[in-house]
Formats: sequence, structure tokens, C-alpha cells
Amino acid sequence: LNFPEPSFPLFSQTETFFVEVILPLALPKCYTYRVPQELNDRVGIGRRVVVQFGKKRIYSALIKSIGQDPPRQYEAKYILSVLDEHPVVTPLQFRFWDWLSEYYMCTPGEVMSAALPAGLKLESESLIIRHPSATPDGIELDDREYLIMEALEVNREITVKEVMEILDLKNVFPYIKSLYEKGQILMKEELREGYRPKKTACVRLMPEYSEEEQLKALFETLEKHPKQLALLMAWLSLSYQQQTITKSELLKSSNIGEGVLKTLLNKNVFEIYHAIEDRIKKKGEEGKESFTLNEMQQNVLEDVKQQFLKKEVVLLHGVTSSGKTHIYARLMEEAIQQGRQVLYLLPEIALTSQVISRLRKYFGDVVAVSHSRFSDSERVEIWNRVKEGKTRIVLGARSAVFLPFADLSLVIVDEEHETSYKQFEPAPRYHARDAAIYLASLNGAKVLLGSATPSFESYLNAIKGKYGLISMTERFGGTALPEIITADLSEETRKKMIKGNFSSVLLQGIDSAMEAREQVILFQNRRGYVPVLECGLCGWSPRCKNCDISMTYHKYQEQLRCHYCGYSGKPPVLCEACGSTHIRFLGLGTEKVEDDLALLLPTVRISRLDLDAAKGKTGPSRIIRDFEERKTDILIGTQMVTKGLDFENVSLVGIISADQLLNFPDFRAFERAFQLMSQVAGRAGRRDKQGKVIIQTFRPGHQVIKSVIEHDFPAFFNQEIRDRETFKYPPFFRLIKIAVKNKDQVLAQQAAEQLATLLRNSMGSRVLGPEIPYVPRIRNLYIRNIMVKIGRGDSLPKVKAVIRTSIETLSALKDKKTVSFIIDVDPY
DNA sequence: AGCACGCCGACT
DNA sequence: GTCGGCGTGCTC
Repeated sequence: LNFPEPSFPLFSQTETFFVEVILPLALPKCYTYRVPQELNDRVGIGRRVVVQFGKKRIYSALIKSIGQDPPRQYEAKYILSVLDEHPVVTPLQFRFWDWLSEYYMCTPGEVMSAALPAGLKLESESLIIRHPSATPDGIELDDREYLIMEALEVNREITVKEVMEILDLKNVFPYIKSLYEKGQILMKEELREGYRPKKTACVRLMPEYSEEEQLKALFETLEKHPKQLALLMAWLSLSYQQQTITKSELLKSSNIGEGVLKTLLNKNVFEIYHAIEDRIKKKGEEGKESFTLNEMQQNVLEDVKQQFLKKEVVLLHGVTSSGKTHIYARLMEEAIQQGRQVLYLLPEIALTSQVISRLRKYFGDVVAVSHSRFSDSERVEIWNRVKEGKTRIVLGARSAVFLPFADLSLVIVDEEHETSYKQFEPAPRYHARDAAIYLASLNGAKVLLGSATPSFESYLNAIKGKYGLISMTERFGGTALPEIITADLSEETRKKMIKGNFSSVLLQGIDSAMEAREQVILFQNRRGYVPVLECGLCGWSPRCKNCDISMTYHKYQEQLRCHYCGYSGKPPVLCEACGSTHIRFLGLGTEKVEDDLALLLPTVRISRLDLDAAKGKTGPSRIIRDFEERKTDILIGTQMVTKGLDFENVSLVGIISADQLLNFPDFRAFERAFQLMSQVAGRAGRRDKQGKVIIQTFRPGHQVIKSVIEHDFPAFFNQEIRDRETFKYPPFFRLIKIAVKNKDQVLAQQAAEQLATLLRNSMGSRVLGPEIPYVPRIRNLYIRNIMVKIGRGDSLPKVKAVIRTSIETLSALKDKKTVSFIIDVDPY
């Protein structure tokens, strides 16, 4: 009923094929379609096909396998068409996808949706637009094609669905395709490029004036038109300095209107051409970037190469500004000299940094940047160039692991500890670093992880010898590491020396920096609004007995809870450490810091960089530029100020509340606190002057703070790693988080309890919860979390199987149909 | 995911 | 008496 019969007589090929396809949906399995015989020679594994799914919907699906056995349970529908002449997805990628969906417990369709650039996906919703230069009258169109064109006269754009209604036909794709091939219509993704070309209008002299004589003659003819002459002069003077002259540059430098340029264009003096933006060299950018290594770096490079002979993964632990990028650049260079490919992963925010432009200048157009801001068509282009091996180096955020590398030899994961490598929503909830390591092993490539503050996962692997380990302890150019001191908040509170959250130590530091006309960065992590209690005198904060994690305050129940195991208790009236009654909430945001500081220092120019400020009209770039150009003196910021920014003139960095970082209710709180503090500290100092860092804290003797002061990551690691083992946390144990969601609170709770019981039946005390998360309801769905802790001796596949079957069992119950279960493997 | 079918309450 | 709310099942 729902599928069209093939309308062609059978060709000589009489065999019948069935293809298993992945649909870009959260469906647990693949679906089988029948290949019309005239398409027999067009199907192939990894090619996209258009299929009807259900009564109305049309998708581009991906061929996973081809067979000849017809399905027994049902009659297969026919595929409607084949979109590709060659596979868009390589066999290696399929293996990578399989691993991802297995490891992260999601469907193949979810992986496909994440992996394929939007431009390679086609849904019923795809828009069809009349081609700007369509000539429907001058071309042979059949009735149905004509109907489509007629509809496009009325509406500028129509959907595939609407085409189905207009033609009263389900299989409309052949007509759309035919019109497309005849140049009458465009699909929306492609149109975007037409509207917003990434090209810039440039102006050049017509070739006939390259001869001196002709040019002279031109001057004479223009003598009576001073404006035109001035424009010509302006162009010539620019042409001495640069190869490419953009239209806007020319008009700006000459200060002459566009009308005059038009005249000269009409007179065939100038012509306009369009150059791709990247290729246009701006003034002062010429000259090659170089990545010369000093002796220490040269040794490190040799060491990395040595270790790659024995190890698949090497961890490069190098302090900030030790020149890790130089090492990367050399390794990349060697890879591309061998004609092979490199994947260079960076956290999303770092993709805008100066490092990118330096690498692009150095390597030229074998480098591609894969960025979420690019248009669909640009991403398809990157996809294709990577597949053909034309792009040798990809700089990208986590999703770049999905590109179809032809010959990958090296993966670099910069700032490998960054939590933004983990995807939260939607599935696949993958960790790009871990996925990249698997990807590399599939491709026979090596992995270099780089960080000044490695993740515990990676560092433990390195210490145990699974990864190679190389340390760089010196800053590039011999610049000293910043001097870090603490401001003891307990003492200053007692002596009443604190003014609006600022200690006297910090205020003095700011004063002397201002006097020396230097700049200051103040760091305050805004995540502080999680309701955690803290003693206002000594900084003590209640922690869970079982998990060693800060307890979270639940106002409506007047309770303290551990959001890992569900342990709960009454909030303390007195501080258990010092006996004081000054129990208060943590929760001091950047805005408050800004206000307080403005009151204390009315003449100082203060700006703020956080997610709210960055979302404003001008965005983060304006705030950053103003600070760079010294239009502002003090920059107050969240984590954003720690990433990929280098300011010349910052001599002082202040950390407003270290305790807020330390008391964050998460087992990784200390690890993160160390990372963040070390990173902000790295912003202090200049080439010629040692920087200074002031950490405000109630606990100056805390192990984490001591290690930060001493720049001693190994000491910190050795101390902290023991607790991880004792309390059964990663990297010794693996976590799987299951979020149970429903719009009925009672049902969510019930389902979570039942699931936990079911899981406990076979896994016992490995199962924690259900627990109410800090934000108990999101988008009208109540949430309960269950955590499963998996030890070394446990079989991961078995645990996953138990989780899967338990959820299946529960979902089959009549009253649990509306409950959803979201699995997050290795949650961050 | 999204669509259809089917069963109950509010309004013309 | 119909419109439309969303719970449930299914999609090759």
C-alpha cells in the first residue's frame, strides 16, 4: 500500500537485494528495505538512500549492509533512490560508530545524527526553493514537475511534505531530483551559501593597465575627473603594500564614495572579483610564522617520538606557556610531510584563539577548522576534503572525531582535562578524548594528550605505564612561574579587615597594580549558587560520610543531602569545626563582585566577562578587545577568562573564593579546583616580569591550595588519588548515571525506585540512589538519578546488559510507558 | 523521533 | 452532539 511499485521493466539483473539501513532516529535497530532492481548497481555500503519511514516521513538513511534474504516477518518497502555515487561513510567509521553506540549505550541512529553534517541529512522538512535563474518556460518539464514549479511561483519555499500533497503522491523525490538537475530549484542548505558567500569583494585593475604606458594614458584621460583619479591613486598606493585589495578597504582608505568606483568599473578600469576570505592577507600578517624549538623543546619532541615507538598514547604534561603548541606543530609537520592526516582537538572556546590563526598561517590551506559556527555547506565541504585526503590537518572541537579520515596518523588532544570534551545532550553522550583514543587505535594513529593539569584518568594511565608520560616544567623563554600567595579570610574576618568580599591583601595588590598601570584579572566561578552551606568563619562545609562530597541544602525539606548516594541529614546549627554559628550559603556571583569593587574603587575601569556578558550584543570579543587595548583596568570573569586568552599587561590575578571551588558538591571538586586555579594563575605575568596571584580562602593550609602555590601537580595527584580509591570513584571505578524522567513526580520516583531495586538484584551495592538532583525538575519533567559504580573486577558488557534489560523490563509495564531513562556512561 | 489511532472532557 | 486533549503503539 505504502510503497510504489518500480515503474521500469526489469533489467537484465534479476537478483533482488535488501539493504539494512541506519535511520537518523533514536531507534534501537536497523531497518531493512528492498532495492528496486534498476538500482542494484547503485547501492553500496556507506551510501545514502532516500526511504519512506512510516506513512509520511522521508529520511536519508545510510546503508549498513547488503544482503539477499528477504525479511520473514514483514514485507520490506522499496528504497526510493540512492543519493551517492560513492560511500560518504567509510568502513572504519562504521566500526567507530558501533563502538560509540555500544560504549555510550545509545542507538546507531543517534550516532549517525551526531556524526553526519546537517548538509548530508535530508528530511521531509527540507525546503525547496526556486532557483534564482530558473527558466521553467524554456525547458521540458513533465506535468508533475510543472506543478511543483507552479507552486513555487506562489510560495517562495515549500517543503517536501507539501510537494507530496500537491502531487498527491508519496514518492516525489524523483521529480525533485530531476528539477534540481535541470537547474530549476535549490535545496535550502545549498541556498544559504548563495545568500551568504564567505567571499569578499576585491578590486583589481584591468589587465591591460599593467603596462606602464597604458597606465600613463589612463592618468591623462582621468585628469578632468579628480575623484576618479584619487581613487586610482589610492588603489595604487595600497597595491604596493598588499596583494589583495578589498572593496571596503579601498573605499575607506580613499574616502571616496561607491559611485566613483562604479564609474571606473563601467569604464573598464577596475574589475571586481571575489576572493575567499582566508586567503586575503591582511597588512602586517605577511611573513611566515615559525615554530622554532629551543633545546628543552627539542628534547621533548625527541622524547615524544621515542615514546610513540612503544606507546599508543603519550601524555604531555607541560606547565602553562611551556610551548606545547610548538611541539604539536612539529609533530603535525612531520605527519603531513609523510602525506598523512592529523586531528587536533581543542575545547570549543579555544577555537577562536590566536593559536588557530598561527597554525593556519604556518600550514596554509591543508588545515581546516571544524567549527559549529560554520554553515552546513561549509561543513559538508570539510567532510569531503577530509575524506579525499586534501585536508591534512583538522583543528576542531569534539565533533571533529566524526570526520571521515582517510589516513590518520596523529591525534592531538589539547587541554585534555577539559570537561567540555564530554557531550551532555543529546546522545551520544561521548567523551571526545576517549573516543579519539579509540578512533586512533582503529586508524593505527598515535595520540598525544596535552595539559598543564592532566585529568586523573589520563595521569593515572600514564603513571601505570599504559600511556607514555613527558613533563615540561619550564616556561618558554625562561619566564618565571607566577608567585602565588593566599589571603587568609578567617584571619581577616576576625580582624574585620574585609570590605565587600575583598581582603586587604587583595585590595593592596590591586592598588599597587593600578599604580604601576598594570592590569588585573579577578576570577570568580559563578557556579557558586549551588546551595551548599559554609561556615563564615573557618570555611568548613558539611560533607557526606560515604562519598566525601559536599552535601547539598534542600530548602523545602530543610535537609542536607548527598546527591550521589542519597544520604541525608539535618543542616547543622553550629559549625562542626569551630563551633561558630556563622553558617551561611555559598553563593557569590561575578555581578556582585563587580558591584562591590566599583564601590570600593570608583575611578577604576572594570569590566566583566561571563556567560551573561558574553551573550550581550557585542559578545565576548568586545570585552576582550577593550581589555587588550587597556581601555579597562580590571576584568572580572568566570572560567571564560581562563581559556585561551593571553593578555600582555596583567600582573595580578585574584581568586575571590577558592572555598567555593573546593566545596562544590562533586567528587571531582578538588581536581577541578586545582585545574581552574592553576589555569587562572597562568594568566598572570609578563615576559619580563613575574606575575602575582592572590588566592582568597578560609583554608590557606588546604592541600589543594598548597599544591597550587607550589605548582606541584604530582603532589596534589598523589594526595587526592587515594581518596578516589577509598571512596570508589573514577579513575578506579567507572560510573554510569541513569536519569529517570517523568512529568509526574510520583511516577518518576516510583520508576526510579523500581529500577534501582531491579539493578540491585544483580549488582547489589554498586547501585546508588535514586537521588533527587539539585535541579529536581527540568522542562516540566521530574528527575531522579541512579548511579552505578563499576569496579575493575566487573564486566562492563555484563553491567550494561543488566542495565539494558532492567530498563526494558520496566518500560514494558503498562503504567511506565511515559517514563524515560537517560543513560550517561562516564558522566562529568 | 513523530505520527495515527483511540479514548475521555469542554463547548457550540 | 463534535473538537481536541494526550496515552500507546509502531515504524522495515
